[in-house]
Amino acid sequence: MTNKISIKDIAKIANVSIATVSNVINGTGRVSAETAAKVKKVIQELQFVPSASARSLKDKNSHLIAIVVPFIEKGILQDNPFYWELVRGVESGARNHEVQVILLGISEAEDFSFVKGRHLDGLIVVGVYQHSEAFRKIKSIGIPCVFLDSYLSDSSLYQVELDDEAGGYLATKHLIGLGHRDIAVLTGKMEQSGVISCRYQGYLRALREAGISESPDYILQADSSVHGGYQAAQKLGSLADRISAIFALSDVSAMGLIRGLHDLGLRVPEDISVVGFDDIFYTKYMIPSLTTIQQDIVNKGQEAVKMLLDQINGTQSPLKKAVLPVSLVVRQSTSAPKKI
Amino acid sequence: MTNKISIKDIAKIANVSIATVSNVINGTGRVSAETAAKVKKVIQELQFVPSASARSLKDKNSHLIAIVVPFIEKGILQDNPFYWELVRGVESGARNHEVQVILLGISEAEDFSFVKGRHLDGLIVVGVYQHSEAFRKIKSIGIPCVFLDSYLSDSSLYQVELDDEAGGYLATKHLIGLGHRDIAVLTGKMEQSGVISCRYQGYLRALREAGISESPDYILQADSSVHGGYQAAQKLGSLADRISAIFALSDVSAMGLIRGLHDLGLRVPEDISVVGFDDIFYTKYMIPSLTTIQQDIVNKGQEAVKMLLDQINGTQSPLKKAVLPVSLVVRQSTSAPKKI
DNA sequence: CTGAAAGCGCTTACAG
DNA sequence: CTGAAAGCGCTTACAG
Repeated sequence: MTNKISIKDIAKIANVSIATVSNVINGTGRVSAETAAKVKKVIQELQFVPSASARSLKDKNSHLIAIVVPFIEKGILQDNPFYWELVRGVESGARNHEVQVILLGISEAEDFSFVKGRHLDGLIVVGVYQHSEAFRKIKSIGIPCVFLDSYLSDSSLYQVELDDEAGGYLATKHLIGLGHRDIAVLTGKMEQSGVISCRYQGYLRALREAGISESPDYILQADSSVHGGYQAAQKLGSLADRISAIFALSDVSAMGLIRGLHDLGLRVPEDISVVGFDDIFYTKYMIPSLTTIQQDIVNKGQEAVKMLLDQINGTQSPLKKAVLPVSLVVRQSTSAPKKI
Repeated sequence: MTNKISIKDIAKIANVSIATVSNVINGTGRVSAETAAKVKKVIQELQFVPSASARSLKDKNSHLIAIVVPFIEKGILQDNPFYWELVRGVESGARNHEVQVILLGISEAEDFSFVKGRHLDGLIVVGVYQHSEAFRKIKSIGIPCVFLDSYLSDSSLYQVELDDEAGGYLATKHLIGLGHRDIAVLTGKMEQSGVISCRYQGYLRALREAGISESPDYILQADSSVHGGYQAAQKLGSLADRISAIFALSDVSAMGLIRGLHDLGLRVPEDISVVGFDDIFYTKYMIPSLTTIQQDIVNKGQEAVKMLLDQINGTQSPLKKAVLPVSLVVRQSTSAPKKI
């Protein structure tokens, strides 16, 4: 019913060989303008679209890439809207190059066999860890990859990341500049993620620079999620009296944190200042609006596609690593600490 | 480098024909346990994965579906996290059936040629309108489709939607029950979307039931986005004094609206109550937390995949339309109106 | 139970 | 400039 027509039908109707039809479609070989026009007309009339599977069977490339995103838990992708912005960027980048994007959530058990089976042209991999099983498997597939936010030490890998350290530094310096000295940091699982630990390093650098010594008990650890942020507030306990600011290493956790503080009767920023990280879509409209480190997530996705396609097409530039900039956006969730 | 090995190599090593290898892989035909074991062993050792393109070339099905989402504007998908939740649902539903999901953003200019080219097994289409060009084109492709939130009148189409009317009714009734009588409604573009207009119908029904007559000037129209909601508040003008509650037909617009009201010096819920719709991930943590109409978005995506796969595999049940339930979640953004 | 062969729809040398 | 033919990696009748 759908795609019954093939290159053969076109050839028959246009009175040429299938080779010629193929040449016309691909602009390859030498075809007279006249023949080309004739063939194109027939293609147009029959609304013929070449079979991607037949092509891919010959070419060995599929014009298909996948964006690989880690699962938060059994079979369900993270609910952080950050991923959606990234995916939007990838989609828009790919569509300009006639490449389609498969969305793939993975667990550690993923075997990636379908990547081979489908002859995927390449992979955009979000947030894998150096020592993870997933990373090992992905590398062993041997197809073009771009790693996002992954901080892999192997410099032969293509990577797109953010200047997370600078972001951590800027956020902390902002708080210090306002007069804060007792600044807690709300992190995700540190060991697992280069992103988190780089932001944390930036935090430490700002502290050092200001001559403030770090306190291990100022580290709050929780899931990078709204709920995680909320729980962190609940577990604050007596720490609440000793700190005047919290740097949350992601906006989603800052969002939950602020609500948690609110439920504790603590006002932001009057009692405690909060800085986030990412500048996701809603931060500007929160009450109070969130001071945060801004990154262009959509652009990050687009950049990753570009790098991947350059790699696939062999038009790659020598640089294998793109580090995207961050900036501080000051809003209402931060202010000078109360005088005590 | 990657997938050089084929069924032929397996056949050679296992000392059988390629037909036998194929039969072993697919569990078709009759193969002795012994041969099967031998072949399986070789497949295992060589980590052989059959070529999806070769299969699809024969079968005419690709085990590939697409989720089709409208663009908000030139080449960029909507930033509403609602879509992310939907996509997550679709991904998880598909992965259980060894089907991969392509993400496709479309504009009215989309020609869907790649759907034919790739032999997609089916499409999950989100939010198209009865009279749109996109809908016409999609129908003409002639492949299995499930339409989400589309309110298409053609009853031969498979559709998954929400009981939007009931949601609108519940939300409004809740406000009326609190004592509100002057209830504005914040809508998206009415004519374009069945979803919006059904929610609005529910609003009207609740008003009628309570003997409250509708006022045309209580309709606030804005983009279904955070920014749209914010703008709506800015344009409120003198209306602010005449109403005591606003029913926003989406959470994102409610989120912007509340911020907008805040900037106007209006408190929620003390001065104006606000109800949202969708119950997206953050509503519970907002300050004030948002009273809203809850739907299970992830489940909606899963439901759509299930219906699509049933249709593709011919195991479809007679019902072509699934209407998912809604419920009211009362939180802090609504209260009784002030006595005047 | 097993294999030889045709064919899915393309592309790509290779002749002419 | 154009066409005949091989081959990509599978599946599927059809023999045996």
